[in-house]
Amino acid sequence: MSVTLADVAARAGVSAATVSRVLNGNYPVAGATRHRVLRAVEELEYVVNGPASALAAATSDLVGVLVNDIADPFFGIMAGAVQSEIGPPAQTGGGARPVPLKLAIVCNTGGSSERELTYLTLLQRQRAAAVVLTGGAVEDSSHTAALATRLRRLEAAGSRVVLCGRPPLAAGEEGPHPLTVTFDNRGGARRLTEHLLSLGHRRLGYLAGPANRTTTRHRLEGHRVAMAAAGLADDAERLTVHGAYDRASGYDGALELLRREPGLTAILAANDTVALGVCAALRDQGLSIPGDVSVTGFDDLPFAVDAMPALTTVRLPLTEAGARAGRLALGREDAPPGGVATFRGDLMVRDSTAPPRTSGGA
Amino acid sequence: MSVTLADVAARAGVSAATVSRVLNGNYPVAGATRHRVLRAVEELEYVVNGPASALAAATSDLVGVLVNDIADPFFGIMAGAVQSEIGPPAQTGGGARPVPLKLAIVCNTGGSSERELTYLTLLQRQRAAAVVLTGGAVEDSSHTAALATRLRRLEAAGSRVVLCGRPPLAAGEEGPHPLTVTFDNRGGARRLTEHLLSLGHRRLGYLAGPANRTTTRHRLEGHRVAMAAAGLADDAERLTVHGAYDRASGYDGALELLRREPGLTAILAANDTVALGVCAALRDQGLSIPGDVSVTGFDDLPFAVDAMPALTTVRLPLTEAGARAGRLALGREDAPPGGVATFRGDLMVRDSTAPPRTSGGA
DNA sequence: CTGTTAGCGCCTTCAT
DNA sequence: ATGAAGGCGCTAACAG
Repeated sequence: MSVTLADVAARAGVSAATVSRVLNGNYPVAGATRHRVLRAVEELEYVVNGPASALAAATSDLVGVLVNDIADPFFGIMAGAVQSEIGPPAQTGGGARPVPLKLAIVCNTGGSSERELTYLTLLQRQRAAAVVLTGGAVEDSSHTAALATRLRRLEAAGSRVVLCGRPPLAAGEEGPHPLTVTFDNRGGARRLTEHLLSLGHRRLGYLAGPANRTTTRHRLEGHRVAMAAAGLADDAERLTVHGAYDRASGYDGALELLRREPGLTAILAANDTVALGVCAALRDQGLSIPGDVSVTGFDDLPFAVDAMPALTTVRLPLTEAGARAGRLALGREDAPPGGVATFRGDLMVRDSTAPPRTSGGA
Repeated sequence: MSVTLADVAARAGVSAATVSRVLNGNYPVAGATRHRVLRAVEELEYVVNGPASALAAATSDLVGVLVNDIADPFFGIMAGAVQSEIGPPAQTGGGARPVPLKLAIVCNTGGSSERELTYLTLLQRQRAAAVVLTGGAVEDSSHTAALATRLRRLEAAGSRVVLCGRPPLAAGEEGPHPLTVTFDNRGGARRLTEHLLSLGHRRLGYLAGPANRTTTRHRLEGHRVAMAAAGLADDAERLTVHGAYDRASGYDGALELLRREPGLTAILAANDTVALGVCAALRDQGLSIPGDVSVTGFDDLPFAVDAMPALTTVRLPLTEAGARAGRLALGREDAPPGGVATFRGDLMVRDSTAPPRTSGGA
């Protein structure tokens, strides 16, 4: 049906083996021969059959990237960064291709642990060269175990596994744990809370993400550490509301927080998107930001600086992390010490936070 | 090295063919036999070798999705929608899998026509079941021709090609043109301009995208049609600045427009992201929105409603379009009449537009 | 309903 | 430097 290696070989008057060698460039071939082969390839418009070569060589040029939701810039940015490291170079690619280009298979798990496992199996079936898991992990012992098993199998099957933006796997019994690129969510949340505290706030509400996620837990822990240090442990407990990582949760959560504590002067949102919802709710309540209530986000997605008002948040180096993960996935960079690279998040103080209004008025 | 079909067959005491039939479920197999096979699969932790079956069956479960930049929500949303149609169902997937799950290979072209061609070849090499090209096309006759050739080859090789968010291919000589899902960019831009005109604006500046893109051209054309109808054709010409589809271009472009026409009362941006840049520039100039200058975006990305102030823009049904493209790619939906489905964009009037300030003051 | 027999298209020793 | 030959793991006719 379509053109094969054999056709090219015939046209060039050489053996299939020679054509293969020319195409893969991993073996000496006479200049003249190579030229004839290349010409035949052109003339026949030959395109290698990926599956066939993957089967024969037992290698693949596919890299899986698991994300919660590719429509969310948080994941889009990381996925894009991974991709930029494994795909064709950004600069006008010259002739030589030092590293064979890999293609990224992006899998939307939608935060479902079930689908995460399904995709992992699907990727193993493709014999993916590597798999990058981004985003926070679901904390559920049975899922954690199932996940660890799948990852072990993937590695056993020859795929490199890299975690990006999620904590390292709990130390299992055996084998090398997957390389990990992670964020210091705890520290970021702590610094954010300390910033608010130092501004004079004492009534702070926290809008956490879904309860069983590592990211959620770490950020919440960071917040509580700072609150406890200020002697506000009880309030931290009372003024925490869980929701999803979306705008609607921010809106609803802010109202709930206000209900619990009308005297609130600051709200820390689980992330920037949630913070946007908080701002909307506050505005709808006729409250000004940061006049009446200060608001903070997390992640520093591109839109954070253009929000109303510009969001005080923690900047996570998503691009660097994704790129790093991509390089680790291809084995193009040495593993960090301990197999874990941690990126810290920088506090970005902008217009959505200010000292609480003094009760006196001015 | 790893477990194969033969191993499973041996363990279950049947032939490899039977195992294959059980796994693919496309052929009658006795209940008892099927059960033994499935058990063997479990015990051996067998996972099909994708490349091998792709080779033997001459089919693949990979679908390519070309995007300019997956970190941009505009593309992220479409890619996610495509993916949701070809991958595992969002609902808790039951046991039976009516349609075999496909995996999405996301390719970032970065707007480079060269990389677009490279990826198309790479996808042909994977024998992708389908390829979805999103985003505006580069308008360059040599590239258009090269692209048409690549697409023809892909289709000849059995891949279904679907264009999503870009105009249908110019009618070539032969063969069926790729199915297309497109947006009415012209109409959207026209309505946006008419909205501003009806508000009383007469000095409008237009910040266009990169010059050689179909999306850019169509939006610009829609704008000019409306301007011409209002007898402002010359101004439309004079007050158009081209830039990239990013925030920085919006910032710089707004300043340039102000330089050309200090009396400007409205700026139409190529898209929402550009509009954010425009707003930032205006604020930095001490101008209020919409008091001094009205601003409009395009696309209605999620952040548009939370911008400062909420952006008047045109809503593009990105999710519907992507989903439709995904279904067309799998042949799960009949082709629209003429092979082209056009989605119109709805005008979303929000707070960033208002009548121009009357010269008198109030 | 199940086993047998050929390949699918390519890579890779082993010779030459 | 090049050719010949076997096999990668699976599917798809054919028989039975």
